Amino acid sequence: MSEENLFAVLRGILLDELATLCPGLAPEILARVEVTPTKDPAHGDMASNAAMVAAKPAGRNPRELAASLVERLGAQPGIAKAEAAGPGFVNLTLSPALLLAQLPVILGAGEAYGQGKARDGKVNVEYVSANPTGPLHVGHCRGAVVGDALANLLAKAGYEVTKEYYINDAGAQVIALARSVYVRYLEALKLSPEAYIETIPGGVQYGGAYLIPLGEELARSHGDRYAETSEAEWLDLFREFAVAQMMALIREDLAALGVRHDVFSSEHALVEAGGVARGLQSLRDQGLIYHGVLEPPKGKIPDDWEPREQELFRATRFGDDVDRPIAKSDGSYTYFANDIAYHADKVARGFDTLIDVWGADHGGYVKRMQAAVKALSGGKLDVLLCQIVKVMKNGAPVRMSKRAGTFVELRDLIDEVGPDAVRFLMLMRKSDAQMEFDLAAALTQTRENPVFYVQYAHARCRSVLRAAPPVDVSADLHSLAAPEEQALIRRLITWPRLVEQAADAREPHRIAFYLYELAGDFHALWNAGRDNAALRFLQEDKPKETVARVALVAATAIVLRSGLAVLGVTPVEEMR
RNA sequence: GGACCCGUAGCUCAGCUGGAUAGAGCGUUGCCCUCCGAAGGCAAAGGUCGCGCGUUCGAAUCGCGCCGGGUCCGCCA
Repeated sequence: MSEENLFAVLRGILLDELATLCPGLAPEILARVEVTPTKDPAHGDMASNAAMVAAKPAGRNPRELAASLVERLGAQPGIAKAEAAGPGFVNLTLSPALLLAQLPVILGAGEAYGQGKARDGKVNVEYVSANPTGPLHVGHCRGAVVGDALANLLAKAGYEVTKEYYINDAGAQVIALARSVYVRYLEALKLSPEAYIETIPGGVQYGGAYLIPLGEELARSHGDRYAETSEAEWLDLFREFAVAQMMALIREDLAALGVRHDVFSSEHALVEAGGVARGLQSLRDQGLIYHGVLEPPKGKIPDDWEPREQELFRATRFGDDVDRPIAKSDGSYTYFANDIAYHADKVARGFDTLIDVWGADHGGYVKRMQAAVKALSGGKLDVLLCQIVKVMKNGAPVRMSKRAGTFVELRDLIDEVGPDAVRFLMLMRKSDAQMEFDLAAALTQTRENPVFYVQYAHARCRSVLRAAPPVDVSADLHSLAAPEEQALIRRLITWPRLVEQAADAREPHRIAFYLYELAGDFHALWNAGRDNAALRFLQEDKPKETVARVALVAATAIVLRSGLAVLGVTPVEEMR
């Protein structure tokens, strides 16, 4: 694959010149040299900080070094103009030919444009991982979308990515689920569940109607065989059945959102296979597990606090604030112990980069898990915390009350605004910032709705292309000189760089913002054609200009599709 | 009491890992369109980047201390 990232190309050229001017610069210094798009067209197409970064170590004045670089760069074939500016920036204006030559590159690559070269390392992105105790609710939505888009983004950037869902099917909650299903089973048999409910510690935990069909199904297949028996007789059966049914339900919800995981890992299976002891062994071998008593939390002390000896993981050695318990007082493992084992399992499966997408309520859990992964493999765990989403309607918060029946389930949200809007709008915010999701705004068909705006841009491209002569990759493009056309081309060529940067930063929201800006550039060109008929794409009497513009429109459609694919949003052919 | 996240225009939010005059949408104001490429278009006003020190050629961005909002804090997962 030829280098699609023009910024990387120019950076290479610049580094060569810099090496000639200042031999022997340390790699750390060179690594800090950037070539970035300019904000102000007066600064040319690209700008570099090279002179400012290298000046000090090279013992030179930044402005003077910039001037030397400019002198050499100005002679390069693809560079029309090089200028030193400000405190020592090197501003580059590319030759029109080099800029235009990127359009055939885009057309040739198609949607693969921006695809990074294969990178070393297998990445595992774990997201959603909701307890299998009921349908997904809106609280799960953001993590689902962010995780899915991040995984797509990393794949686009060249990583080998696995999308994974961790099924928490081993703890007290799925036992509570089984008991709740048993109540529905008794009801299905027309038996009174009251006496049984009395015996459930904490009562019926999951009272939702979605468990009724499960009770009916069990009554159908097993009759009253378990009606009078002890819990030990039916608990495993009911639990397994319920978990399987709930996972089917969850998968349907995910499918409605366009989310598809490659791997579903069961905590229960891991525990059954003795994975926990195995996972902890490496920590034991390193002497990182010991029996000890934790200090009480400073300040507010829980009412029932008393010093207690526990089996602890030495998390403090890896940056955590306190050591963390891996066993409860009854000797059974904590959730943390299971999670250590699960992450050890991911490491054992050959993943060298682990990424977890969690809700903000798990923020306090990040350090200990990162500490565990560091201890297990020396590798790094990245955690994306997704902050709360407030659902709004016309400026007022939508009450999420189960009793009122409003917007509890993810399905409600998807049914109201559609999967494309849900996905795109969830990605219009940094994941670690709280956000408001406005249902009314999600449905408007104006610029204020980014989904609409971007899809509309694509639809407009397609509508032009349907009426246009076939795209010609070798078209003469010199007529593409209007400011709006140039701005669009400049935006298009930043796509490969953006993919790389967004992936490195683990920030899929940057893709959404880029698409919004790209759509803005395209709409601006479209609008310019309204005032000035000479700028319209299809010119009956000017075949040469028409062919050039068709190439530009086709390239725009390609990049829009390429970006929408990362977000998992449909590139519609026309607006309806 | 402590940990983590956030604080940028009236509102909702970006700001490319420290760069040049801090941006977008909505809202506001003004003009244009109503013979169609208008589910509009152009333009303007609007900011002590929560506050204060510090690091440096240079800080919205990094460090420390406050203030405000959120999440969480040993046998829940």
